[in-house]
Amino acid sequence: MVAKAEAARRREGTRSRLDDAARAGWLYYVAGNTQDEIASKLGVSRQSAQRLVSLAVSEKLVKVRLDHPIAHCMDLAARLRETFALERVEVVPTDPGHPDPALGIAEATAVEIETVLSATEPVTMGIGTGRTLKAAVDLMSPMDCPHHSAVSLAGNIAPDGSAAFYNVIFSIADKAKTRSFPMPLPVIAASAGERALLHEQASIRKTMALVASASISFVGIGDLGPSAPLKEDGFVTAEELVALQGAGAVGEMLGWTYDARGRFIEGLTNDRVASSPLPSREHGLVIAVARGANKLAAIRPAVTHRLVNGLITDEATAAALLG
Amino acid sequence: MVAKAEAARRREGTRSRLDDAARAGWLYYVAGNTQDEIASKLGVSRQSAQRLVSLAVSEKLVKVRLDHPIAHCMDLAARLRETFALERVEVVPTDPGHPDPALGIAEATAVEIETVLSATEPVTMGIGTGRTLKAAVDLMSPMDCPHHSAVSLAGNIAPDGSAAFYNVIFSIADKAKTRSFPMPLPVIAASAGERALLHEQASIRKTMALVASASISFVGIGDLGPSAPLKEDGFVTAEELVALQGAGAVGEMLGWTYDARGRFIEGLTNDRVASSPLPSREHGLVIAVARGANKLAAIRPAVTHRLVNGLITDEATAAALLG
DNA sequence: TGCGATAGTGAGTAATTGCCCATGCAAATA
DNA sequence: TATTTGCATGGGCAATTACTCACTATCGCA
Repeated sequence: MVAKAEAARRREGTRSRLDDAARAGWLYYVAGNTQDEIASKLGVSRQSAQRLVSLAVSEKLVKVRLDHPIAHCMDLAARLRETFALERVEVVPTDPGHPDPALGIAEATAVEIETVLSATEPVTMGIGTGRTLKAAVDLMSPMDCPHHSAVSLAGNIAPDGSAAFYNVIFSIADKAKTRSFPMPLPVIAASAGERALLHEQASIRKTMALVASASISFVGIGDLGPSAPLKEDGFVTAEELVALQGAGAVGEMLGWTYDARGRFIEGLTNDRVASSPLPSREHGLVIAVARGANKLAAIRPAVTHRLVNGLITDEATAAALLG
Repeated sequence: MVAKAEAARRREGTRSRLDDAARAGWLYYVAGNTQDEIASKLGVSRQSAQRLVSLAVSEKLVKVRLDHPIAHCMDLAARLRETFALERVEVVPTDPGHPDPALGIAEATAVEIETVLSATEPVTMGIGTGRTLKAAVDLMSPMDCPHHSAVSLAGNIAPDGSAAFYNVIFSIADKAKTRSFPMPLPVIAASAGERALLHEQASIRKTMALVASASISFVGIGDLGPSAPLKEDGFVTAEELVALQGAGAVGEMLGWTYDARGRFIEGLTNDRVASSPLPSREHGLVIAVARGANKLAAIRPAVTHRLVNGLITDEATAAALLG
């Protein structure tokens, strides 16, 4: 029903509406018209013009990009690179008190991914999961990259059996038309035995091998505080979370939990995590994408103990990591 | 001196100012703050915040990108308008390999005509002939415009004496209920003398006068290649076509043939063309409607030599005209 | 030291934009 | 066929933004 309405809309309604939105957005942002002018040029009321412009924005048709190395951010990035011997660091400005936890770093990550995919030589790129990466991919411009491969680093099956929403591999395949290699596994298996069984499947083994060859990977970092994404998304229970915290876990990447010294927690959920291991930091770039005070404890061990060798974060987080 | 000022600026002044501009631009466009919020976050007055944002724009620190096929069309249109000093340009997306030579531009022309006719003030609109215009009028929504006048720019008598099929004046009168002024003449008279005789008729003189007062006109463009519409429709013979080509003719509007420099071919068929001259580009809009590789040679002189001051075409043709 | 030019500032004001609401239209539903 | 639901529209108004003007500080230069 919804689909039918959707289809009908696509056939005529929304199609031309999005067209108009793009027109309006172009006239507004590129040509610098006022909404009044747009209204008369498009033959609609001023209010409609305003709606079209804001539609173009909300549909992500218009993308603003800021090309200026802000000195302070550059400085922080250089010091992070130096201090933690990271290969690649990107620091974006902070907007204090803004609600969106991915603000800025999503845009920066989108640029980063686009840069990777704009290579002519085939690239294998590992992709984790999570809200931040999802937001980043949503911000990418459509591309046509059938020569590149994107491989999922984590399972994409939610606890209820559906494809997990924040799994990003499908989004990126759709946006950039890369070859895509999902990981048809739960993030955390029911038991260690089940995980072993799953990992024996030929297709999974192939995907895992591909991960090992990835030259660049992007991973989110999850905190293990009271609203840990791992719990929010139902991958671990409240009890398991408490147990993890008790064992010293402070953060998680791809489901793998680690403590303040960057050591993976032995036993508990890590025995059942079905994700690929973190890709090699020797042979490729592994870039963590995270910001925010609540993730600080999780980010710190990741960079201090070389769980990753790249970082995209914001000013405030960068300063906290250094201070 | 410039270098010195530059150096001084880099040392303190503008350097940090551009930094601030970038920050302000970021907060404004990426984080979506109001300038008030930016002002307080940066600790400057609201006016200064506004200046920083506008500086970021004028310094091209912020770049907008529009991910929609329409954006490219708008871009091409703006460049055509600029390059050829045209008043009105519409560029529609190209569907590569689609057979219909009027695809897209017919729809766009229909919209254009409807817009003209939706005026409450009486308008006199000139209309040429041709498949493209015919297709455009067929796509119009029925209207009721007895206060507007449509006047044919070209004869509507086919060589066999019937009303020429691609004459559009009747279609538009029927569709929009405008007053209509056909041109009961052959497109090309049998001789220069016959043409002179025909043009002496009172009714024809009136119609011609009306043409001269048209504030907007739509004309098709015909190529003079092997399947020139002028030949296909039997207005010129194969021999005449060869002669025209020999004289350098590359295109035709309303039957008037012209060469690559936009000069009307002297002698030959132009001595007998019974159509009205092209309406004045000084006093009104004359919009050519054409697309396609085979018409490129005919379109180019029309726009470069101001035979028309408006153009409706498609992406591929627009790009070819510019490139 | 003083002069002129340049750039930045704040205030006030005009222009533009964003948002809410009542209305109307059309598709879906009973 | 009548009703409901969802969505686009246009008007009006408040918020936001852009612009102008007069003033000040700074800098280069004589």
